[in-house]
Amino acid sequence: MKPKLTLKQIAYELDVSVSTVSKALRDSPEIGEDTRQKVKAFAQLYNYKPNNIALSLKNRKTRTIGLVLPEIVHDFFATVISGIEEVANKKGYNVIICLSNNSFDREVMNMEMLANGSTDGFILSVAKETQQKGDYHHLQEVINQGMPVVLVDRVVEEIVCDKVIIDDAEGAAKAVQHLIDSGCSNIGIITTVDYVSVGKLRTNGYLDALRKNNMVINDDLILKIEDIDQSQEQINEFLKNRSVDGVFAVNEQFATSAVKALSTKGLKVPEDVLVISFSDGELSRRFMPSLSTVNQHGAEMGAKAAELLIERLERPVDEEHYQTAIVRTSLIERESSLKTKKAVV
Amino acid sequence: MKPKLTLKQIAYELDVSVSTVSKALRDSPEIGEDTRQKVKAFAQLYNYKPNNIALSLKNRKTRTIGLVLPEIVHDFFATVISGIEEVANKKGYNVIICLSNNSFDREVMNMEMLANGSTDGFILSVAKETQQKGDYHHLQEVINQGMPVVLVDRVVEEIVCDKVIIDDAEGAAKAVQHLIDSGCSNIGIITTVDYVSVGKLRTNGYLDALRKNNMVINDDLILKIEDIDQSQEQINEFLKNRSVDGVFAVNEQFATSAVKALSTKGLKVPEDVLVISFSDGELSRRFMPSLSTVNQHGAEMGAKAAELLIERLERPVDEEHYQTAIVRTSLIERESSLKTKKAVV
DNA sequence: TACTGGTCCGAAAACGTTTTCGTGTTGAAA
DNA sequence: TTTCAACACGAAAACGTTTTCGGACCAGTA
Repeated sequence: MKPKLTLKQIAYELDVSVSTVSKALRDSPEIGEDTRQKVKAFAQLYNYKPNNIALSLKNRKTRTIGLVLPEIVHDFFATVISGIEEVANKKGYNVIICLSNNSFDREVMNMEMLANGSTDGFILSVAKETQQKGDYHHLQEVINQGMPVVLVDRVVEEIVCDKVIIDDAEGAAKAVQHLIDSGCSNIGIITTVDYVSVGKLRTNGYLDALRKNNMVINDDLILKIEDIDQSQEQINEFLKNRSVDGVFAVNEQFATSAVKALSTKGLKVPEDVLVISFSDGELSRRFMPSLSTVNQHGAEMGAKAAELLIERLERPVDEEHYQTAIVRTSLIERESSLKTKKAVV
Repeated sequence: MKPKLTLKQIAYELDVSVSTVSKALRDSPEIGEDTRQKVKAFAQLYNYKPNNIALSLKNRKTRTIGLVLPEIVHDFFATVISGIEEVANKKGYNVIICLSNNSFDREVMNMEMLANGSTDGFILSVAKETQQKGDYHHLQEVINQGMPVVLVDRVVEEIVCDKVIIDDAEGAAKAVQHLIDSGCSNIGIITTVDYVSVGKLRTNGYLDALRKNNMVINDDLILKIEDIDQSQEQINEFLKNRSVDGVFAVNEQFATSAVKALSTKGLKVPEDVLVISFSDGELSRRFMPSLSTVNQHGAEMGAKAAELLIERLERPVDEEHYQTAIVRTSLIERESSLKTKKAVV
């Protein structure tokens, strides 16, 4: 219950001035050898640690990163956090996390809260609702105040700042190409509505792959889902009436729902239909059949974002030159897209 | 790129003193009506927001909660965070998250980092390595400094403070009872080594249920896993040589591995063997068969923890009376434990 | 006129640091 | 003996707030 030790307290105990204590602890040559020893010994003994808040006020730097995410119960964002934490901690930064729950208002609130001195900069993945609204004034505002922002995954073109994305379209194309190479000729896609930037890009990748292979594009094989809570029903309905031999789903949830829907229809994966997913998580790895998927390397993305932000924070004079880092995806082949004897025949 | 507006700046512009500005903004009766209007108008116009750091220094309160977790890529902890965030934000608190990655050293480092003024208190779930070591000096230290701590889920008895736990043993017993009620007579358990507090409790619950039903306890049906990375092999081996009609797994990972092991052995769930899991997450919900499980209500636990902490932070004079909140688990019955016709016969 | 009381505002301290600058003491050189 | 570095330390300002206290001014009263 004892209050924390301060410089003033040390100074009082040792009968020297506060400045002397400060300088002694920081090994200033202004301080004589014996007083330095005395002060350091005392500080060590009572485990003195400078107060972060006071330092922040003095230096106008908090060494804290504000992280605003749409959700967290989602392996992808969880791995992103891990990546950020990893490099932030290594460089002596703390991370304040706020969740927007995909709500525009909460995103704005969180940023305002953190922008008043609590953090030096932001890493953010914009909420779904924000992308829908297309209102990004809160981002521009903190940028105008001189706080660097790094956008991750769900980025927005209108804002100029550092960004970390994956090659969504390319990754999707790779996945679809894999299906094609495995003999699929009738490939459906289960994706999100277009205003979700990554959903749209993945849809584009799907289309690209089909075109590149001179396959017909059938709009009837494209399912765009708005609300994940009703996805299972929609997917059931979608697959019931269509005969596909391959399904590309833009996330794990849709992929598992697809497998389930096919199963109720009496179709097995991968024997009858191949399925490939996007975003590698526990679910893909442990599902039966295990899901082939496009790995987003969330930890790498987080790490890269933290590096970009910290670099910008610590660069002496900022040369307004922003970069967009692209983290390459990789295809992970598992059971759900395994070419079976039947498919080969 | 303009620096943030400060009281001093406003005072200068309006040709009044800093104290006048401060008081005007806080509706002090000391300030005349017209100056108050003037100041408020100016502040509103230029969107003045007080600097959090300065307030923290002045008030010796940061309105931030330090959260230290073993991991985050794990639905349970993710939901805990959601719950904490929810109530913290509602009460005007920020949350700084640090990950220990189940390492003792990182846990200590993180706490030391945050204890130097960055947070008003802690919510923490102790790292596996810490539980193994049994070294809790870092917890006692921050408590001695007057910072309240709330332990969540993985608690430690030696430390007196507020705690939030679930009825691990009871929940496990409920799960096993459910298996028994469904006709299982030969129930295996896949659990963790004993130093993981919750693992031990769940094992106890398993034993309790068996005893209560006058069933023999067969040590050969108890598998204790140390390292999750080798769990699949161990579970395969375990189930290969034993004939069980029910399996209780203390987490989702073990449960899915069990289903897989049984499957390779030619046994189907739930037709041949019933399986029940612990800790409800995306995996349990989406697995095929969907997994019956004991719901830990992570969000509730997080919310309760945040409430306990904030209450203690804001109570004027603290009456050293700590409580342990128990969040009741609930059994969720899904396909993996569905009594089938076969089992009924 | 002299006092009282109220209204409205500013000076200053405080939170815990760091850093600039000034100053007193010493010892040696002149 | 005087002068002057060099040395060792302290005072004070600053970061952005809030709050206590004191004081100026004015109107009203005796």
